[in-house]
Amino acid sequence: MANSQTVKAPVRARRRAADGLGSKVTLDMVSAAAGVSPSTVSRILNGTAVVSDDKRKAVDRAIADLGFVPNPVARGLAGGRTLSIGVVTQAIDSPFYGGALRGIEDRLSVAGYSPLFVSGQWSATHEARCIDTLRSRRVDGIIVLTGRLSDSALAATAQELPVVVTGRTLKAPGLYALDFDNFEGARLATHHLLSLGHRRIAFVSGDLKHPDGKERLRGYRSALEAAGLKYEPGLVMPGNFTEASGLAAVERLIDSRESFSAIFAANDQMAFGAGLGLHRRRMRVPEDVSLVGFDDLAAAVYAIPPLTSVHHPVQELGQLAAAAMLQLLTGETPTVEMPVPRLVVRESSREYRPARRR
Amino acid sequence: MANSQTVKAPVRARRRAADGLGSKVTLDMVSAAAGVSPSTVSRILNGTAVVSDDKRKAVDRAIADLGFVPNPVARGLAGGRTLSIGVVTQAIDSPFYGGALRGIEDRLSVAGYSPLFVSGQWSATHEARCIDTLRSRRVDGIIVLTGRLSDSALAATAQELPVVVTGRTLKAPGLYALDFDNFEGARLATHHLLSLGHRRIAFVSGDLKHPDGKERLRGYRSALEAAGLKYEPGLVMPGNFTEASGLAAVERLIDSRESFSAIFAANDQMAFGAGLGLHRRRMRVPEDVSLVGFDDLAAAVYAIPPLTSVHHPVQELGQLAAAAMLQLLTGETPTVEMPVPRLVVRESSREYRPARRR
DNA sequence: CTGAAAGCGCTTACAG
DNA sequence: CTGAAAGCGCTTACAG
Repeated sequence: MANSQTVKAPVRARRRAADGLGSKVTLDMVSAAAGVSPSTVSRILNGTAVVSDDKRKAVDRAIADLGFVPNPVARGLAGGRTLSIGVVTQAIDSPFYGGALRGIEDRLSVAGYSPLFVSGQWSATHEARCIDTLRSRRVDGIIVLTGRLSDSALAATAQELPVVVTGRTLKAPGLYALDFDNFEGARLATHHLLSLGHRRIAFVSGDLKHPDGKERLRGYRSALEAAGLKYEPGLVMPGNFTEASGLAAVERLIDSRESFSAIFAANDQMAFGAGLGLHRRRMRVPEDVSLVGFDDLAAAVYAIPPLTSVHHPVQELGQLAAAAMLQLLTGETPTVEMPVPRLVVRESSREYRPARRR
Repeated sequence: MANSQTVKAPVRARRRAADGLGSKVTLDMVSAAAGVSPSTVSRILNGTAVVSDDKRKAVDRAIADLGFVPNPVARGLAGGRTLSIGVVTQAIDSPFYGGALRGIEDRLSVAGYSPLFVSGQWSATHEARCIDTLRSRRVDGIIVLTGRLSDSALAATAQELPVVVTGRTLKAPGLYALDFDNFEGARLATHHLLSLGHRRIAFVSGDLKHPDGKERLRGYRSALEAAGLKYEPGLVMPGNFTEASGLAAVERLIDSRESFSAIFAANDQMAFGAGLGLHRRRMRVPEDVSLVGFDDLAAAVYAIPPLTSVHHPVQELGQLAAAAMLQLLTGETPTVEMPVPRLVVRESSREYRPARRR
């Protein structure tokens, strides 16, 4: 584990900036310039005690004059906080999580915190290692975006430092869970197709071991039942949230000769794959088949045709997760909550018309 | 600038892990257990001096027994290195840069380094601030992905710490530039269309203030000239690398009543927008118009129809940039180089056939 | 090859 | 309200 790097002696001969641009100005220099003790400077910096007005002014001036910026590394060592928050995501290049990372970065940076992103690669083992890395870097808290880690593992790390987790419901001390109503989203999407007159609606499911996958399937079933239709397993094709699985699912569906006039895919990536599958089999969207996705990725707007999808506010999710973390850090109980799902209707879904082809 | 956060007293009462799982084991404890001085442990950890075999063994055992993992924060303060590398990207949620971030993370992590990502938001001012943040966090080096920063600004920071920059050619001490042959890529794409018999090839350009944008235009022109065709400004529509600009460009193109049988877009995102534009105007790809993109994003494979594109190995770019940084850090002169461009032919381009429609 | 000591730049009880 | 002092966990000249 503790692999000693093979990196040779670092280049340290580098010229030390002679400019006054910060970096090398220390708190001691500030305290000297202001004629107060380092403790006082520190207290002003951290708002950690009341300080007389004249000293405060002197310090503020000295800080401005010298262009002092506190060294987070030293702060981390001395104070136990690093002003950095670990973020474990599945893949940093995921079109879905990307937006969340963006939201986290935005919210955190205004509070003076920096995110430290690590990729869990969809594996619990990997995620556990990520958490070790983050802890060794002494992050002040950890945000886990829909991890594979068990609830108990999460609760355990929440005993050490604040944890915010998205994509699941879970209560534990020091931990805040932020969940999106996947059930309702899927219900909305299915209901939309039903209200357009579709009766045979295929469902390309996500990974059913994944809570999002399960909930979205449940939403689909619920809408069907509410409309008095029975659930037909033959119309449900399992996928794993990737484009490739969406494509494969549609091919299996068509090969099964099951009749259908609409497809609801449990996420946009699978919907894109499904769209290609239909295109390859010469079925037009929406003329022959209506198609609805879930997540409303940026790419949905430019799909051909533009994809009807359940809007999942990922960027906002990121911001809220960061906000919750900030609250946890100050000892407050987070109050943030996810917005409710809404459907964005575009051009991939339309009224049911009896097929002109089988 | 140095905004004192309004964060109140942090929760520090948190239970300190009583488990043996590392985190709280210090180098001193290791040295005590192994019966050597802390200096010796440090030297073994850093390979910074030759140590007798028996001491080394004792220390290795103690490290393993105690599950010691060095605290990077302390290392950062004491040694001046933090084992973290700053990465300034434009947008962490960009489909293009995402892959590069992934590559950087992969390569860095095997060397024990962590990336610290910050988003430059396509603005030089913002990027400058990012660099300040990174330096205040004492990163050991900075990787800049195609920034807006001037060459001289980059060269200046390279005097302070190692810099690797992608997407431009530039020589300066302490700096390594890694560039992709955008000219050749664009030439390849255009040549592909020419070899299919297309003669009137429209070009949706990227931002022409951006080096990539300029080079890709140059490649397009060069291929045209090599084929004995003259460059027609009326066939060139400016875009800015976004889907929306690709869509708008195609609409302007069609409205201009200029005839064309193929479109080459300077990146995939614009090609996607262009594809939608054609679809809206009832022009089919590739039956009526051939379409070629640049970058070969993951999404190109699932576009409708799958998009012919110049492959830009972004993930590899990230890995190479990280590798170069690692070399710089050890005082070596980086030797890595980008692979040459190659075209991936899919279904959006085909032989020219005289139009059946205007 | 190996220690003792000083120091990296802050923060935080502890005493006023 | 404010200092002096110790300490966070390491690294690195400085002397053997």
